[in-house]
Amino acid sequence: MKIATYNVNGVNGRLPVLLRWLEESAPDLVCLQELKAPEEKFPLQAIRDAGYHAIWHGQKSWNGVAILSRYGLPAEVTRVLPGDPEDLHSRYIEAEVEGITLGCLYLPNGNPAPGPKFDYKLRWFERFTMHAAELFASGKPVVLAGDYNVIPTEHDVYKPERWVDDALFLPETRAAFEKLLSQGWTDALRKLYPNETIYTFWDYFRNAFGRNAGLRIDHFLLSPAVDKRLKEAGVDKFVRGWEKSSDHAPVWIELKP
DNA sequence: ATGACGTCGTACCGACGA
Repeated sequence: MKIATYNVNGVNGRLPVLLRWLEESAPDLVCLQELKAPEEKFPLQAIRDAGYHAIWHGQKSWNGVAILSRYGLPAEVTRVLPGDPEDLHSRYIEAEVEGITLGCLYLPNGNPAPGPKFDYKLRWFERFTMHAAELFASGKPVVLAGDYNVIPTEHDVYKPERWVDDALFLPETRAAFEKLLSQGWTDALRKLYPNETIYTFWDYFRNAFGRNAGLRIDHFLLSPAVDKRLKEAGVDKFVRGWEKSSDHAPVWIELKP
């Protein structure tokens, strides 16, 4: 089973790229982030024609998350992150598929920091960590995939010194990620490639992709039951080189049956 | 310190992203 996550940066503007990638990479399950489309503008027909069922939580202009599945309609568990009824951002959706609980997240960027946006990021992170603890305690197979907007270590950024004041790399952000991992989750890409340079995002500016000036901010966290099945993982970096690409590249894992 | 670039909305610039 191949599971992928892809921050598409606009699901409608990105539709040709998304469909081409689905065809070429052929994931079984997909988490999408940054749909940037209201609920009713999700391109369901095109996704269905590509062979996927879908659930999604849209929002006008910003955010928006979706889960695609080749197996049938994902059984939705929740489309909000618990813990704050006032939070109206579409940043989390969770479903049960093929015996796996799949959480698709788009963690807040948090810039500029310090400031209210950074405060929101840390609050959201705390809520997510609480929810993750419950999922972990269930003992079920769980995959938490998406755009975490966290550069976990200095090995996950092309030039760490340029990012020390950035919300993606500040000590509080990294500590929050560490705290989450300490529940027992496996960072799938890092586990398989402990010493590789792995990036999942390259800025549109300054020829960042050409210079490989990237960040690793899209992550797969696996509960032990899924970790045991981890066979392979990677980044579809070639997609970032396509015309009209997102600034993120798709990331995927492959699980043994 | 800023802006480079790209997306979306009601839009011919501003907000936001990372």
